Amino acid sequence: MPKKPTLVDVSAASGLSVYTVSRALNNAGGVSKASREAVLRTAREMGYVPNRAAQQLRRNTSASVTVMTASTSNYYYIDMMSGVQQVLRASGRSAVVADLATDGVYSAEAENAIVQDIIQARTAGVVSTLILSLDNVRLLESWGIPVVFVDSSPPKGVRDAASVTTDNYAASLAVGNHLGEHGYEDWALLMYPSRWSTRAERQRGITAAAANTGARLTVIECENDPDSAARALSAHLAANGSKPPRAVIAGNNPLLRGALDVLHGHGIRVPDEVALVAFDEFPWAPFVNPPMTVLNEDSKHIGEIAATILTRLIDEQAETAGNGEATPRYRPEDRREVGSNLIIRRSCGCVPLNLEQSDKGAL
Amino acid sequence: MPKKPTLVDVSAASGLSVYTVSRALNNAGGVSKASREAVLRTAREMGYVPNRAAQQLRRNTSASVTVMTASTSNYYYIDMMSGVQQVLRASGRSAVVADLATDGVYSAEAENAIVQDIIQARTAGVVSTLILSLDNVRLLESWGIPVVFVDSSPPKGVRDAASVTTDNYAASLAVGNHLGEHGYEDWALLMYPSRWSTRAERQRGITAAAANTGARLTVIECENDPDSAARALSAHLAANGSKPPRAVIAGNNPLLRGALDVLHGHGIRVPDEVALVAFDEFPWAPFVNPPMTVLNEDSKHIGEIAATILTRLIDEQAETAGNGEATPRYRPEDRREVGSNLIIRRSCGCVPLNLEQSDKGAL
DNA sequence: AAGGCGTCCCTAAACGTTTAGCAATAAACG
DNA sequence: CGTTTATTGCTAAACGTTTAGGGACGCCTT
Repeated sequence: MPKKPTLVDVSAASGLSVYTVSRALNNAGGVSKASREAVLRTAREMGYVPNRAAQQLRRNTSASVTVMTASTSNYYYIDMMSGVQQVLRASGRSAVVADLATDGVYSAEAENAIVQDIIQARTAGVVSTLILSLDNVRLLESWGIPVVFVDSSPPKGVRDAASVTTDNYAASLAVGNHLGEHGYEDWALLMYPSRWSTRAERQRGITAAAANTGARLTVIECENDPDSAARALSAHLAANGSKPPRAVIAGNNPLLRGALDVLHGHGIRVPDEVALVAFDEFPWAPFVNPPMTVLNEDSKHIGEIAATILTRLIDEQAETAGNGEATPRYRPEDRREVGSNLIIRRSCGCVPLNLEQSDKGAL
Repeated sequence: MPKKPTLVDVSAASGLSVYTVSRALNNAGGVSKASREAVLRTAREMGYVPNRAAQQLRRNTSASVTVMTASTSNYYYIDMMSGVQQVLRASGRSAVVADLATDGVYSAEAENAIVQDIIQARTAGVVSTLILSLDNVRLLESWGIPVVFVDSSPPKGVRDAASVTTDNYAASLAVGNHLGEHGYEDWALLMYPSRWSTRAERQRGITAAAANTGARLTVIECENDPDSAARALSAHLAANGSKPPRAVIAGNNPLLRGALDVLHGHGIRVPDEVALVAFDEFPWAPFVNPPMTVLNEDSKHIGEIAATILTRLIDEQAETAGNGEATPRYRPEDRREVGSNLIIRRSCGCVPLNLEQSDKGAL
C-alpha cells in the first residue's frame, strides 16, 4: 500500500500553505475562490482524505454520539435509533449504538466498560435507555459529556438531567382499564427487572387500574428475555394448579414471546381462555396469532426529541468549554413526556370490525 | 469543567517520564513493577483517561470495524452483529453498524458517503452485507482496509475477496422441493432488487426446483420493504383475476410482512388456499398466524466467521503496512459457505406433530 | 501622500499520544 | 576490579490536523 497523501502533501502539490489548504477544505473564510478551487482539485486528484483522528485531536471535539441500550433485539430500540440518526445527521453528527447485553443479561462491569469507552473516545454526547449508576453519571458529567435518558430516568441523586419518557403511568392505566372493561378479574403482569426504569411506572399504572376495576393482580418477575419469561410464567401456571389468570400483561416484546410460547404450548386459547396484551408495538404484531393488542410508544419520535435535546446540550457544552464554566445547566423543558396509544387488535378479546384497515396502518 | 489530566500531567505528578507512564498504562515492557504500580495509582487518582484520537493518530491504527447494512429492521442483521461483536471483542476491537437505508431505499450517494466516512476514520476493516460498487471496493483496497462480504458477493471485476455466504442455491432448492412435495404447481416468488446479491442464487434455486417438480413460477419484483411488497403482490392477484398462486415464497422478512398483509386482507386462508414460505428465520416466526415455515440461515454463526476472517486480514494488513508491500492476498479459505436448514412449521401446509417442541427450539 | 481597512495567505505552535535512540545503573562474570 | 549484559528510564521527535499571530498587498478615503 503506497503512502497516503496528507494535508502537507496537498499543500506542496498545490503550492499553497497548509493553512490555505485546511481552510479551503473546510469551507472556511479567508481563501480566494481561485485558491479554493485549486486546492479542491489537487486534493481530489491526489485522493486525499482527511484523517479524523488528527482532526479530533486538534479540534478537541467529536461528532459522534453513543446510544446505550440493552437488548437490541427489541424492536423498540431500532425505531428510536432511526429517529436519533435522522436528527443528528442534520448537524453533521452520527450515532453509534453500544449494546450492554445482547442476551438480556446485564452487568455493572459492562456498563462501566462502555462508559470508559465513551470517555476515551471523547464522545460528544450520550443517549441512554438504561438507568446508569450514579458514579457513571457523575463521571460523564465531569468530562462534560451530556446525557439524555430515554424511557428511563436518571439514577436517584442526580438533581437535574435531560430525559424523554412516555407517560408510562397513564399508558399502563389505559392498558389496565381496557382489561377492566372486558370484565377480566384475575391479571398477571409479567415484568422485567427494575433496572429498566420504565418498570416502576408501568407496574404502578397496572396496579392502579387493577384497584380501580377491582381485579386481582399478581406480578411475575423475570429477566429480560423470552426464556426467562417462559420459565417464570410456566412456574406460575403450575403453582396455581390449572387455574390460569384471565389476562396476562407482558411487560415488553421479549417477554411477550415467552408468554406466547407457554400459552401456545399449553394449548391455551388466546384470548378466549386467557387474554393477552403487551407493551410496545412491533412490526409483527398484526400477524401474530392472535393479532396483538399492544401499547404503542412512538419510539421514533422519542428518538428525535432526545437527539434534538442532546444536540442543544452539546452545542452549549462546546460554547462554555473553554472558559472553565460549569456544564450547561439543564432546563425544565429538557424533561419531556410524550404520549402513547393503545392499539387494539384481537388478543385482548376485542373483535375489531375494521381489522384490515387497522393492520394496514400498523404495517 | 476543569481541565482534564493528560499523560504529561500524570508524568509530572508521578515523577516519572511520559515514556514510563505510557508503557506502564499499556502493560508494555521496560517498566519496573514498582514504577508501574506508582503510575497506575496516580493515573487512577487523577482520573486520567487516555485520549483515543491521540492514540489513533500516533499509532496509526484503529480498533473499530464497520458493518455495512441496509434495512436494519431485518432481524437477520441483528443476529449477525452479535456474532461479529463477540469475535471482535476477543481481540479488543469493536464494531459499529452503518445503515445505508433504514427504510429500504438505497442510494449510491449514501454508499459513497459511508465509504468516505470509513476512510476518514481509518477504520480497521469492513463487513458488508451489500454488493459495493467496484470503485468503492478499489478505494477501500487502496487504503488498505480489508472487506469481508457476508451473504453478498463482491462486485464483478474484483478478482479475489473474502466472503462468507450461505449456499443460497442449495437452500432455495430445498425450499422449492418442499413445495413440490406438497404437490403445489403454481408458485409466486416475491423478490427484492438484485442489489442484494443473495437474490440471484435464491431465484436460481427456486427456478430450478420449479423445473424439477414441474411447477409454474412467476417472479414478482418489488423494493425491499413491506409496503412495496404488498402493492406488488396485490397487483399480481388483481391481474390474475381471482386465481391466486397456490404457493407464495417471500424473499425475506420485510417482504413476508407485505405478503401476510395482503393475504390476510383478502381473507385468503394460509396454507389451505395459499401456502406461504419465506427466507430468513426470525423470532416471531413460531407465533405468526400460521406459524411460518422458513429457511434458517445461522446468521450469528455467519457473523462469527466473517469477524474471524476479518480479524486475520486486519492483523496481516498491520504487519505488511510499513514495508510498502501489497495488501495481503486473500486466501482460498477466505471464501466460506455455510449451511442452512428449512424450519418446517405450518404455513407450508405441513402439520408437524411436535409443534410445541420445534417452537421451543426456535424461540 | 498618508493612513486605514480588507482580503488573502504564511509560519509555527499547538493537540495528546507513542517510540526510536540513548544513557544510567545494577547485576553477572571472568 | 574491569568488562559485559540486562534492566529501567529519559529526551525528543514524530503522527496529521487546526489556528493564533502576523505580514503583504491593494483599494478606498481624506
